[in-house]
Amino acid sequence: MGEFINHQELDEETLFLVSQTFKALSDPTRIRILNLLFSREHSVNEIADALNLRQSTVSHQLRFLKNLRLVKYRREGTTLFYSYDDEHVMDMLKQTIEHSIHS
Amino acid sequence: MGEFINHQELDEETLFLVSQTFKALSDPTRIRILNLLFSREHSVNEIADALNLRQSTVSHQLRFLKNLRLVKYRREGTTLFYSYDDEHVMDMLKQTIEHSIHS
DNA sequence: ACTATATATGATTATATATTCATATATTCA
DNA sequence: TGAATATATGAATATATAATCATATATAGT
Repeated sequence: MGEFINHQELDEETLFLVSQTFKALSDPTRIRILNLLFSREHSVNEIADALNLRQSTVSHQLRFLKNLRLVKYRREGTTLFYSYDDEHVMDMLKQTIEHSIHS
Repeated sequence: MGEFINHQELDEETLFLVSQTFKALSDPTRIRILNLLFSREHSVNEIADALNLRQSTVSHQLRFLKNLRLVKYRREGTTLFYSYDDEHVMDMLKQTIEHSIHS
C-alpha cells in the first residue's frame, strides 16, 4: 500500500452532488438571488422587484435552490420569506465574488 | 451613510466571471478531469484513457478550462502535459467533494 | 519530404436549461 | 363563501451545452 494520498475516481453519486452544487452557482440569475440573500431574508416578490425578474422566474429558481437545500423559507400569511440555508455554499460564493472583483 | 455592509448588486462583468467559474465546475466530465489533475500533470491521451473519454471530448473540455485559466500546459515533443492553474478553484473543488462525500 | 503520433478544430446532433405565459393553488380577511 | 394577494406549477419555446465524427494541424524522427 502506498504512503501517498491517491485521489480516487469519484463515484457517481458524489460526482452528481458536486456538479449539482456548482450548477446552482453557475447561473447569473441564481447568483443574483443568493447575493441578495446575503443581507437578509426576502419574499419572492421582493426578490423579483429588487432584481427586475418575473415572479415566475424567481419561483422556478427558488425551487431549484430549495431542492438542493441551498435556501429555506418561513411563511407569514401568504408571504414566503426565503433565506439561505447552506453556509458552505454561501462562503464559496462570497469568496469567488471577491476573487473575481479583484482580478 | 450606513454603518452596515450592504451587499451590492453585482456588475455584469463580475456576474459573468463568477458564473463561468462555477460553470466550469458544474459538469461531471470537467470535474473528473480536474480531479485527476489533483495528483499530477497528465497528457491529453492519458486523461482520455484514465477516464474512458474520447480524445476529442477531453481536448474540447481542456480548451474550456484553459480559457478560464483553470489549467495550463507544457509541451514535450508532440505531447502536451496539462496541470491545474488555479489554486482557489481547486480548493473549492476539493472542499465540495469532501463536503459531498460526508453528507 | 514522408510517416507516425499527439492534439486541436469545426460541424452536427442530442440534450439540458432558463424564461415566459397562462393558470392553478393557498392563505387571509371581509 | 367570495375577493384579494402571494406563490407555485405546467407547457412551450428559445438558447446553451456536451459529445461525437471527421478532419486539420503540429511536432519529431527517418
